[in-house]
Amino acid sequence: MLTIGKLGASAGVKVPTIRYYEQIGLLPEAERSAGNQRLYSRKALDRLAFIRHARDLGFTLEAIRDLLSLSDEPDQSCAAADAIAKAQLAEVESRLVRLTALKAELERMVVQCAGGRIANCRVIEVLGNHSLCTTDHQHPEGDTPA
Amino acid sequence: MLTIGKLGASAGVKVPTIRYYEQIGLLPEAERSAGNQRLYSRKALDRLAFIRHARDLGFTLEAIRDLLSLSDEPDQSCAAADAIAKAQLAEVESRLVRLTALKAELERMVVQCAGGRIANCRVIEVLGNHSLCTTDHQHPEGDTPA
DNA sequence: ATTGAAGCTATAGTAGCTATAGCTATTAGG
DNA sequence: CCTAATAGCTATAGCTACTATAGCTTCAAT
Repeated sequence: MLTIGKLGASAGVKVPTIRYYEQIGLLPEAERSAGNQRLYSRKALDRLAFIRHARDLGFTLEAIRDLLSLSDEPDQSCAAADAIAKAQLAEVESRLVRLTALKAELERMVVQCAGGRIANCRVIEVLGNHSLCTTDHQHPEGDTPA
Repeated sequence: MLTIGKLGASAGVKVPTIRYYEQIGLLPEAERSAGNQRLYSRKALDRLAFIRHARDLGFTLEAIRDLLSLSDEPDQSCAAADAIAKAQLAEVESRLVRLTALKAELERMVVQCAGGRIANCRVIEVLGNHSLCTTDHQHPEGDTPA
């Protein structure tokens, strides 16, 4: 059995984050020692590593919740899991497109800055006037960064 | 003079967002009509458009605060503005790198899913076992998504 | 026995908004 | 002129996914 600190170190997750996952029901309530400290099994480590890995791939906690309950039913079709992964892929792809446009625009801004006074600064000027942009950039709002 | 609704429509910013920007001091306190409603000048529209554009390019509100105060001093050197833009570009570039790795990994997962039972689902399997990954993906944490 | 690290709970804070409740002001139509 | 719809107002709470803090207890080592 692992203490919460060891568990966190093993899975690469901070201790408060583990408690947070328990609080929101992503991890089951841990067993407790005589002194009321959480104790974790190897199975708990697997589950946490799963969560960590999915987070690294940018899945939301909601998606992870679904993936976890799917993984608890090995006989079910994996179509649902596949759909979640595909949605995440689509999300990442669309973010890549927009980020690429952003990068191009920022590069243009930075390159054009001649290093003079603010009054002539291309950075400030472009920010104040979208029509100076070449691309139709727009940031992806309201979703996870990954 | 524009009402807050017209201003928002002109700049592509929602009304509560404008009030929020005022609240955090990004926009100055608006003049008020006899009936206590906010009234905005053309100058306010320019400022809001600037903010909107910078947000679209992924700048944080903190960075925008700095850019705005720089733009208020036309005689200053634009080195600081340039530095902020360069930092944002670097941020976007590093996010692009990580997102690209994520995309590759997600594609691998999705392609390998044969559409059978969860027990054999590649998606679930890969999530549970990072060593099945080829890339060293890791999501960019704690920053704006754009 | 004592000290330091690690654990506990509960609460608040982070970014950048968005939503809600409950009110008042303005405007268009009849 | 009156009314009803729309737009505005304030204040507060909620969102994601944590992170930080305060003030306490337990544990491991010396």
